[in-house]
Amino acid sequence: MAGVGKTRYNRRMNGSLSTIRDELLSGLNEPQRQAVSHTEGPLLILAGPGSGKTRVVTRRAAYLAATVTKPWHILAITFTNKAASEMRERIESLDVAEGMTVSTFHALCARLLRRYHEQVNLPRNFTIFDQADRRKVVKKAIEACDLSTTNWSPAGIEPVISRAKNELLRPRAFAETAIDFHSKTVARIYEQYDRMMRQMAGLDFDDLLMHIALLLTEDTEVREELEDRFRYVLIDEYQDTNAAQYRIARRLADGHRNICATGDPDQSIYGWRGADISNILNFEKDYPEAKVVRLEQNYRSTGRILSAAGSLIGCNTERKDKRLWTENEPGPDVRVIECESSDEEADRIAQDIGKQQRSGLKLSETAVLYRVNSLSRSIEERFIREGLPYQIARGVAFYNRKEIKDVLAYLRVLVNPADDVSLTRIINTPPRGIGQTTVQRLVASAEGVGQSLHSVVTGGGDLTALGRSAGKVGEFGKMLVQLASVMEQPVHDALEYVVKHSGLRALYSSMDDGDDAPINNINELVSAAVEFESQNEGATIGDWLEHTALLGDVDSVRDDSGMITLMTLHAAKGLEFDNVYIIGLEEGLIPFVRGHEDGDEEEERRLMFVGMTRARRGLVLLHARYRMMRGITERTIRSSFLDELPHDEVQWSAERTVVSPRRSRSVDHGTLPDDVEQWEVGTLVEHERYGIGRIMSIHRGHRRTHVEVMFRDGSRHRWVLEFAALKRVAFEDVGDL
DNA sequence: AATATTCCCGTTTTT
DNA sequence: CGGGAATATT
Repeated sequence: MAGVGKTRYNRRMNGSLSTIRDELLSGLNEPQRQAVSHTEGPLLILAGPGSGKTRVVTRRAAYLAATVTKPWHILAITFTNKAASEMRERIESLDVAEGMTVSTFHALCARLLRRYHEQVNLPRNFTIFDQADRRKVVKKAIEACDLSTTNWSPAGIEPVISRAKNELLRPRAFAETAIDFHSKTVARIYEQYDRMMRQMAGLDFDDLLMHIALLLTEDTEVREELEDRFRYVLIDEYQDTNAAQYRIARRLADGHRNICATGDPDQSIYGWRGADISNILNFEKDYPEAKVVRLEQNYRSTGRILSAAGSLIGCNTERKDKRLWTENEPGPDVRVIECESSDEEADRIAQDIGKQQRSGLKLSETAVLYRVNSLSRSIEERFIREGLPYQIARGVAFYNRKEIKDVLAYLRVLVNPADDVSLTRIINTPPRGIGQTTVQRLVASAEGVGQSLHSVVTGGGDLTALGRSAGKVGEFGKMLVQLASVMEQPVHDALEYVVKHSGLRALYSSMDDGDDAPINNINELVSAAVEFESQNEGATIGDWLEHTALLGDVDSVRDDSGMITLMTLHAAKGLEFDNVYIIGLEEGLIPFVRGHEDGDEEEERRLMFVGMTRARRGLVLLHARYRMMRGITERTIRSSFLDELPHDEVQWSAERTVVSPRRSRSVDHGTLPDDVEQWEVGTLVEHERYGIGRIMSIHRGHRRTHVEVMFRDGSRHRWVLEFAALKRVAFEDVGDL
């Protein structure tokens, strides 16, 4: 929560009100001005990319605070923490509205649930379970229902439960909607999952939203309290709200109707996770008295970038027509580059950056965007080789590392002893001789008495049934009790103490000292805690855990880093760069399709639109003729989206460049047998270990050939042919089969 | 109980 | 291809 500091507000109030007003309205175009000066009643700001939305929103917040209300009555909700802190900074720099609440939906809900935990029947010290934790609990729930986790895969059930929660269906309500066998079974699992999560005082991301949405619906007292606290509500990126978020927004504004939604239907890219574009399309139906402002002048991009992006998005059929325009210069052509492979793609980008660097390109103003994270690999390799500094938007990945999760699991158990998932994780980490049979017995005994594992381990109860492990479990319990003594200390001290006395420091210090050695990451974690404390005075361990749980990938990108930024198209929403490279413009990738059913092509087009409009001056789109996906190199088809660009404003380059000379590829080639063309399904081969076998399938890629061989003993093996120790044998050499 | 090995799976985007 | 889980080994 943003601290309510001593306001510069008062000082500013000395200036006359009309002066402040004039200042806040200065330098704005007409629609922007209208949006800023609209105070009472619903307001919809339809803001195209680069149309100065953030500027309008921050000015308007300041305007509200200066004219009709106090900053603490203003609530602004964003999608990422990064957007929230940027907005907070920009508002505060206007010197008028310090003390506003600026938060993400999830962080806001978490905070409210701490306050209203009793109303939703939760302990105050609940902890937030990330997707991995949730996966584990879902799996346990499936097992507890006596179902096989192969027939009912956790990965398959999880999204169903998630969707139910987004639709605000508690287990019972969901069960009522279940009519067929499959959904009835899922309902049972959901119910079981819910029971287990409650027992562990755990909330998943969807719970945060669902509980607040339902609380606001069902508890009039709470709703009125919040309506009075938050008299002006602003929801950013409204086109990406899901049903739960929509409900929250509506309920918060029920009384006063001072709701301002900003967004752009053309940038709705989260349909797959339940976002409902009709929330923004129906805003005027929900609030018939709403004022609607359209921001269509673009201040960000060159004319050519804008017309290319506009031409693309114009191909969407389900769309409110909207025309973006700019007074900016046309700028250089948008470029499309055809490459041979992902390596060449990376090569071209590196070359291009190198060339432009000489004419003053700033690395921190350069981004490489892609549809799926796995595409970053070849770019990274290339940048490392070239010594080009880069950062990847992957904040979450850090917190997913084993050693980090281990440390956090200790803290989580201290904050919330009921958290069996975390306790199971740490009970034998570092190894202390408590194996899985012992853990199973502990679980059974905990279930027997309806207690948490923690209370069984620390309760001083009878552990003799565990045999020789009893002592070790007892010691572990004592250690937990001892660690709990640090709870009141500053977060980083507590953290250091826990790392040391849990034995994790010793465990990880002994490991190899590479660049990302576990111990370095742990140290980095401590630094992160120090930084968090410096920004949030008096923060508790619980606060910090909440913060880490709600971090997103984008939150890790720094603006002033002097590094190229690599990230997914999704993560790039809301950001801008001088130069943008988008890679992998190939059918199946952009637009993305998985399996056989078609994806949502219009949403894919919007995603591409978002990516293109991130660029201010330079936009380069690349595709490779061959690309390796999950181990197999395949011929690609270039994206149909490229055909939707205006031909005369795009520079097409199909020239083949020689891959740069110092990169000899012969090393990775392996030794290809001369007659490899003659190897085919049915060819007999010999392997020194498995003997004689027959090729069952062969897959010829661009520079790798994959074979699957079945041997006489019935075993089947797959190899990359170039690296496999296979010899071709003639039929007559084999003898009798 | 700890470690080494194989196998098998899924293949998007994220708060 | 790559990670995690099941399985084999010591």
